[in-house]
Amino acid sequence: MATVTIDTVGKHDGQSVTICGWLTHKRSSGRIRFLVLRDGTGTIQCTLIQGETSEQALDLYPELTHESSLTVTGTVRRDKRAPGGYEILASSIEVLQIAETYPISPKEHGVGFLMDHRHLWLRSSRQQAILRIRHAVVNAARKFFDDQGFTLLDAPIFTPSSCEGTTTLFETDYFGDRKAFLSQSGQLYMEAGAMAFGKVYCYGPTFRAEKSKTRRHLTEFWMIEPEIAFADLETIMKLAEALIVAIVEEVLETRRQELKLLGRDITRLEKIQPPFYVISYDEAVQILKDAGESLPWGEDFGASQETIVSNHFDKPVLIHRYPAQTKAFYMKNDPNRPEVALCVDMLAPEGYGEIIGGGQREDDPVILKEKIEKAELPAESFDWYLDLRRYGSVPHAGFGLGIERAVAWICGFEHVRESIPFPRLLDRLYP
RNA sequence: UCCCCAGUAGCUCAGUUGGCAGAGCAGAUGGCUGUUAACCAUCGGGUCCGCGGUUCGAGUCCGUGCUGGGGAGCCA
Repeated sequence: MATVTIDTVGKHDGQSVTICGWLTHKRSSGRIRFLVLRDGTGTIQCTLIQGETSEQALDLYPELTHESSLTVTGTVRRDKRAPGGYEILASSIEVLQIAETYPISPKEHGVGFLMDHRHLWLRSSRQQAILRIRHAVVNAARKFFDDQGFTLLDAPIFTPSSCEGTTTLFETDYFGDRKAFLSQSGQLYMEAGAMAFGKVYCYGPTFRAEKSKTRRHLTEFWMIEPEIAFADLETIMKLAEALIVAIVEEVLETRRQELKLLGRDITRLEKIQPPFYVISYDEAVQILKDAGESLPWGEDFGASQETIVSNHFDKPVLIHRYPAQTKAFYMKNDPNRPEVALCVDMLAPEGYGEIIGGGQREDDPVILKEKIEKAELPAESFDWYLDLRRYGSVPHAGFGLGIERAVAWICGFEHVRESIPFPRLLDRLYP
C-alpha cells in the first residue's frame, strides 16, 4: 500500500492507496457517503458504503467538517460517476484535525472578506490556478535569461537612495543614525553588474510608497530586470518582445487547464507572436488625437490614455522615445533629438497597460552628474553610480517587467491583487 | 491626497411613507441506496459600523468619525 498524491491516483487503479488531504465537500444519500479531498495536486471523491467500508470510517463521517485534515485509505476504482473519472472506496480514515467552522463557503463573498482571509482563500481552486500561472511566468522568464547567458545577480533591498522619485520611498531606521530605503528597483545595481558580467538580471521584490488606490498598484511588487552592456534601445526592445513571447508560450504550454478554469479567452493569448507593434511617443499622441483624446506633447499618458492606446492593438505595443522630461534621470537622451529619451514602455493588449518599462542609460559622466543635480538627488549617494561612467563607460540598456501586471494580463483580471500570494496595498497589510 | 459608492446574522444581500429584524448560503439536528456547489424538513443565530442630533418613535432622516470597495494623479 502506497501513500500517493491525487494527481497520480489513476495509475493505481484497483490497488489500495492512502491519500493525505483536506476535506472540501461531503454529501450523503442513504447508506452511501461521499468525501471530496484536496491535496494540492487535485481533488478526488472518496466513497463510504455501508457493508463495504469499515465501521470505523462510517462512524467518523458525521464528525468531519469542511477543511478537516485527514488521510483516507482505500481502493482506487474507475467510475464514470466520479468527478475526474476515479474514486476511492474508503476502507479506513485517520483524522489529523477536525477543523472549526470554515469561514469561506462555496457561495459568493466580497473582495474585502476574501482579502481578510487571503491565507485561507489560497486553498480555492481559482487562486491555485492563478498562482500556478504566476509560477510558470517567473520560471519562463528566468529560463529565458538563463538560456541566453545572463547571470542572475540579486539586488539589495535596503538602499541608501532613490532611483524612481523620492516621494515614493519606504523609509526605515538603520541603527538609529542613518536611514535606509526599501528598493524601488534593482536597476542601478544591475548597471554595475552589467559592467562586470556583460548580461545580468535580477528578480526580486520592489517597494513603492505610492498612495495609489487603483487596480494596477501594489506597494510591494516583483520585478525581473535585465541589463546589458554594449546594448542600445533597439537591442532591449527586441529582447522585451522575445521575453513576452517566451512567457506566453510557456504558460500556454504548461498551464492551459488553469487558464480554462479562469475562463480566459485563450485565442487572445495565442495571438501573442512576433512582431509586436512598435510606435513612437509622437505616433501614440496621434492615435489619441484620432480617438478624440488630445494630449499636449510633453505629457505622460494617464490611465485612460494608456487604455485607449493599448486597446488599439491586438498584440503588445512598444512605445519608444517619450519626452525626456517625463522620464527618470538615468535615461539617455536621443542624440538626434535631445528632447526625447531613448526609452521604451510595453503596453499589454486588451487595455492592460504598461507591463515593461526600460531604456538606454546615460553613459556620459558629465551629463549624468548634471541630471542627478537637476533631479535634486543627494550627490553623495550616487558617487558609486557615477564610477560606472568613470571607469570604462559603455552604452548599456535594460528594462523591468512587472510580474503581477503580466500575470493579471495573462489571466485576464481586472485587478492585480490576486496575482500575488499576499498582496500589499495602500490600507492592506494583513494577513 | 482628492472624488464617488457601500456598511443589517459567520458570508452575500433584501428591508415599502419613519411604526414587530428578513431570505439564501454556512452551522446544528433528522430524513433519503450514487451524490456532483446534492436534495427535503426542523432549529439556533442580530451592538442594523461608532458617536451625536431630529422625532411620540430611527435599520430608514441629518451631522460626524471609522472601515471596506471603485476611480483620479503617479507608476511596473
